[in-house]
Amino acid sequence: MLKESIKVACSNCNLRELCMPVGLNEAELRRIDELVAHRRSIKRGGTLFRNGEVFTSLFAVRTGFFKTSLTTEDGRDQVTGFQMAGEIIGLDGIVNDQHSCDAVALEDAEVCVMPFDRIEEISREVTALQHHVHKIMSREIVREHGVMLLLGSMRAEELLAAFLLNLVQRLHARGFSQSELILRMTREEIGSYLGLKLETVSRTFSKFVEDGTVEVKQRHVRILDAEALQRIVNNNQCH
Amino acid sequence: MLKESIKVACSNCNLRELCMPVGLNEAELRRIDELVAHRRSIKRGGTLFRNGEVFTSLFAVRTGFFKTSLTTEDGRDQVTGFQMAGEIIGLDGIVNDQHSCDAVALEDAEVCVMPFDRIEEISREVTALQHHVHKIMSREIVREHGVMLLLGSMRAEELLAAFLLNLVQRLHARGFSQSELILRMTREEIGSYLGLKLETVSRTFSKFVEDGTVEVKQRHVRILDAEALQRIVNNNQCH
DNA sequence: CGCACGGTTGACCTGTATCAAGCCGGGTGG
DNA sequence: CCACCCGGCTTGATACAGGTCAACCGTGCG
Repeated sequence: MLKESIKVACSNCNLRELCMPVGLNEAELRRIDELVAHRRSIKRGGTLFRNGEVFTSLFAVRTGFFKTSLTTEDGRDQVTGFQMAGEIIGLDGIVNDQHSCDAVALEDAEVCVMPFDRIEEISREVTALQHHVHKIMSREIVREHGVMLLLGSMRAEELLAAFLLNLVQRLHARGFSQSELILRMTREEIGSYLGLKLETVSRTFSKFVEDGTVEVKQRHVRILDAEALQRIVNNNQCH
Repeated sequence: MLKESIKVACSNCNLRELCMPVGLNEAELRRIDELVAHRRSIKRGGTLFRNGEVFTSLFAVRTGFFKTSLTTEDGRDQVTGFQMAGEIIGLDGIVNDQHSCDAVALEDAEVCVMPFDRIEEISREVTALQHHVHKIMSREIVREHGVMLLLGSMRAEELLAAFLLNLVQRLHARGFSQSELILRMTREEIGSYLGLKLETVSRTFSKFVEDGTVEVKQRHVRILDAEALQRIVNNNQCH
């Protein structure tokens, strides 16, 4: 089977500094290499896991782009996050041993599968890993605080500006352009994430284009004036 | 000093089942007792920590009631959560070794101070504690997912109904009434948490009173028809 | 080629913010 | 003990952002 034949080794993975702790010695690196059970490919539109499925592993995105979303019985839907290379998915599953959201690939993707009991086992021995796991979870908590701040206090323009800046900043950290990006998600998914309707997202994009702040052609976005976006986020002129 | 004289022992704390793992043996319990360095009292209105302060410890609420909130440079303010007895505060500080929000006591309170390096140390030895820490962090992540769902997709009535039901459910788990509660926070703080203005919170309370769903006298709230509240949350009649 | 899905744009409506006035209850000082 | 004050709360009038509904467009895939 293909899966088995792939040599999985965090120690020489080019995403190492994104998902792994730094400053490990040789022995610790070898222990870390045991973390990843195998890799898994998910086609565009495919699901990595669904709400309610039993939780066994965390996933590190190697390539591709995911969204996580929550659906209530009554059909309400909320995108809770978008994940790109080097980011960890599945932390929500730990508390009840089952996933509490859906993770869907927005483009063809590959993830490293890291059985959580193995993570716990190795992090008992490798302090740096233990601390790293705690930091990753804490980071997710802080990120969500930030989203709550957005959702609770910002208006459409501010939301979309903050969203674009965040995306481009994360892409930049991965070696992509600071000013150009391709949206992997629909307007509706952006809207769901930001608490807006897709029409409002579309209109707000159009407004930005009018103002000369960005160029938008379909899902291709070029940021012409990042500072203007930053000003929109900070300004809350409406008090 | 009074602090020193208090015998701090998780093993016979009446909140144990709320903040500690269950099923520990004698030796593990003794290790766990080393977790809490001391207790700390905070007067109503006092701060447990502030954004930017160095992070060293997690705090378990023993008595009293806290809010955590985030303030941006431009004066925007968002309450990110309310914490009551048995709940853990400070998880946001792990990632950058400094707190990233403010924690303020809404009534006179007492917390157990748990140095985080000690938590990490002991959880390397006591598997149950390690797992418990992971669960607590995961629970916080899931809770915030839920808040994002609220903020992103609900309207005032739904938000307030969900808020009241959540509060009363948590209070009930602590042995308080299922139908009566005293709000420890102002309308403005509720509004900030829910992404509403205080006037809207007030109006929505009034509407619930008109409908005979709740009784409100100042901060004293009696829930007359919990099912009606539940229906409001589920119904999203507005599509 | 044509269909379907995602996106844009317009007209209109509604929920919530905003601004403003006044009320209530608890604490303080005369 | 009462008068006053102040913070928190309620209520009303009005404005406006964003939701809703609907028509249409463009592009990429079968």
